[in-house]
Amino acid sequence: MNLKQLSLELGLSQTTVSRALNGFPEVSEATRNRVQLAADRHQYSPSTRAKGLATGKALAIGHVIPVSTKHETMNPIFGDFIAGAGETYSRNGYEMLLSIVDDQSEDDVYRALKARRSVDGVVVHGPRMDDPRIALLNEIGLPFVVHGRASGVTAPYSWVDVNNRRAFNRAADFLIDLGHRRIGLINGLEGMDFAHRRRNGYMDTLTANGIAADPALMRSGEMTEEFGYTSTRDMLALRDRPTALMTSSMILAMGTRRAIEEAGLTIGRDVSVITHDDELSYLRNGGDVPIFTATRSSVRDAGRRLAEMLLADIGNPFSQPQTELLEAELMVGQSTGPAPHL
Amino acid sequence: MNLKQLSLELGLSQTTVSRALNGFPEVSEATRNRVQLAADRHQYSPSTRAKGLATGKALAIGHVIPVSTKHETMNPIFGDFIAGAGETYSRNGYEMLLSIVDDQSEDDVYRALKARRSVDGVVVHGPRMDDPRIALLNEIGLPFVVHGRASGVTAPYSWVDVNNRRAFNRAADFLIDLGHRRIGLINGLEGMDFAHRRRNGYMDTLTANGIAADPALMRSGEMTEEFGYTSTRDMLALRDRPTALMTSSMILAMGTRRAIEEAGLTIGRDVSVITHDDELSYLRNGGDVPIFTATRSSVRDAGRRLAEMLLADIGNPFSQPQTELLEAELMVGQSTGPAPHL
DNA sequence: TTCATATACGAAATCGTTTACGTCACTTTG
DNA sequence: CAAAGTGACGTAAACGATTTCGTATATGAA
Repeated sequence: MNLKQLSLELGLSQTTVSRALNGFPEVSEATRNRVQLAADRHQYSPSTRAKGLATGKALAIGHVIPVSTKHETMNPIFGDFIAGAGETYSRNGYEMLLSIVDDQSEDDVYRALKARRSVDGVVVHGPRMDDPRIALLNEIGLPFVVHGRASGVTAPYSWVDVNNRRAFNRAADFLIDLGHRRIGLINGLEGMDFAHRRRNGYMDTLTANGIAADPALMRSGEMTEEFGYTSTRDMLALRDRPTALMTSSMILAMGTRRAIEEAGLTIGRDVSVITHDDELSYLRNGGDVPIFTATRSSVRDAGRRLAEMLLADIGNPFSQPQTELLEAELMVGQSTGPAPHL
Repeated sequence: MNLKQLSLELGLSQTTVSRALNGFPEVSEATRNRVQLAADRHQYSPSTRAKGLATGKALAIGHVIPVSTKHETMNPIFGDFIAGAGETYSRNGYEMLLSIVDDQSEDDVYRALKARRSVDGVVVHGPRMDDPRIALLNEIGLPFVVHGRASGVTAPYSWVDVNNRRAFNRAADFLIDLGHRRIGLINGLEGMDFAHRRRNGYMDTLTANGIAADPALMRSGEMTEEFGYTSTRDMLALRDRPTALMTSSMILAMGTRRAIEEAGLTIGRDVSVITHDDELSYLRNGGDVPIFTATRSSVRDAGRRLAEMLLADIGNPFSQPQTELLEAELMVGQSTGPAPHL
């Protein structure tokens, strides 16, 4: 069923039917009802393609997901993030377009999305320091919001981010208050902006408390369970081993736990662990009392907010870049305790 | 840059330019080159919306992801699956449309996708037993392939699935060969088709070996780390506790490990564990020697194959339903050993 | 020379919407 | 009572591609 057939059946012009369905004022309430009923009966909904052509809007948002060619690693937070964003989109009649792309040819994908006019805007995932994508998107004039920030980029742009620095400040402070002085950090890949900020938060707090940061206690890599495991194992093998560890994700933390237990140590007593927790739906951090003490911030919620920001931005093309900084909550769980006397 | 502008600049008709770019024979090689060059220079690519309107194809595939309203749980395999499918799509010039939808209003989403003609086909995720979506999609005439199968549905349909039954047969056999008689199963949600098949595989092998299945050793629920933990903890508290456990995912297995270690037992010695492993990129099951003994099958690969099947199906509308059954490999790791003498 | 046949290109219709202008019959107003 | 305004609807031109017919020129055969 298309507009022409529907209007023919109703004995009205396509114009009137279109206006009736889109809520224009120059149509009487009587005919509007008649049209609405007929549309429902035939399950009519306008072709997105035709509508897009006519209006010049795509009614779609693109998500470009970079997959590292080397490691073929897909960011595990991605699913929950788009679950949040997707809610907002469908509530506003937008569709979500996904492009999986190896990090080599990202530029081309953004250009293609623009040239083919298939989206009204994009969200940038996994920003790195000095990320070139921001300049690119500004250049080609495609509205966007970044999930995270890109240190080093001076041009203004819209973003939604967690206050990673403060989160790791607090976590480190919490450990130091418990008497820990040897605190390790197991972080995401060097170059990822969030990892950079978290390290800064960690290091600032250490130095502010007169603790020298030890390179042997700082690791960064792909955030897999195994990386958490090997990093922890290696650190625990040091003669001056850490009494506490901070990790950048629950998955890393699980690897950390494995290594700790394998070493015959007890988590929360011999070694304390604080992790960042994105509240992934399949990795809930326990019930009443969290398993891990954690800096918690829902990535799904971030997706929701980011989508709202982007849609607002598209609606008002003269809008200025918006930003939103989400605070992480420090949840005290069973994985932390006073520093042991070694 | 659009077709009109490009043809104006070249002093050719839109027809000729379009034909040149789409490889039609009735255009001389000389002008084809000229057109191609100009198109590259201006980074022209046809508007997907206009192209779609003109050709009647959407050049897009829809993925409808159900998110349970109760638990807000997003299936963690999803990210890797679409990474695989996405590769195939972009290689063939297709786009991927994502709809996140609560399991209440799934029907409406499929109908809307059809009515708005925004996709040429869809993939069905997370099939349940007697899944009504298959009948629905057949009824509204939207090409589709199911990731998994739906026991109880008699109508033919296309699918790609892992041989879940055989995988769990083998796993159970392996444990029985090691002398285990008390074998627990921690499975996905009752009603999910894969869970049903895995349970069948498990139970058949038990009975074939003269072991009575014990309801106290069979759990099913959302496949979170916590569910793995609580299930294991409860089973280990039984006076006649299991000496081996089979779990349906790596995440469950991590919860299982936590419970085992918390109980002061050693995995692979006191309690053996076999898990199914979807080869998620952020949950690699160790290096040379897997951490967990596992039935392994790459969900990313499944995505790739399913996408190819769907595109082939769309290309040839008279094709018969295709099916592909992937075999899981049994990888022996460190989490299994001979049954202890209790 | 004439007629058929390629070869290379163009004019215009088409896909399904939206939307800038009309238009026509009734009020309302001075 | 004529002019102006308003309410409700229609005509037709976009939007940017593809595709169905043509058409003009060159080539070859009869």
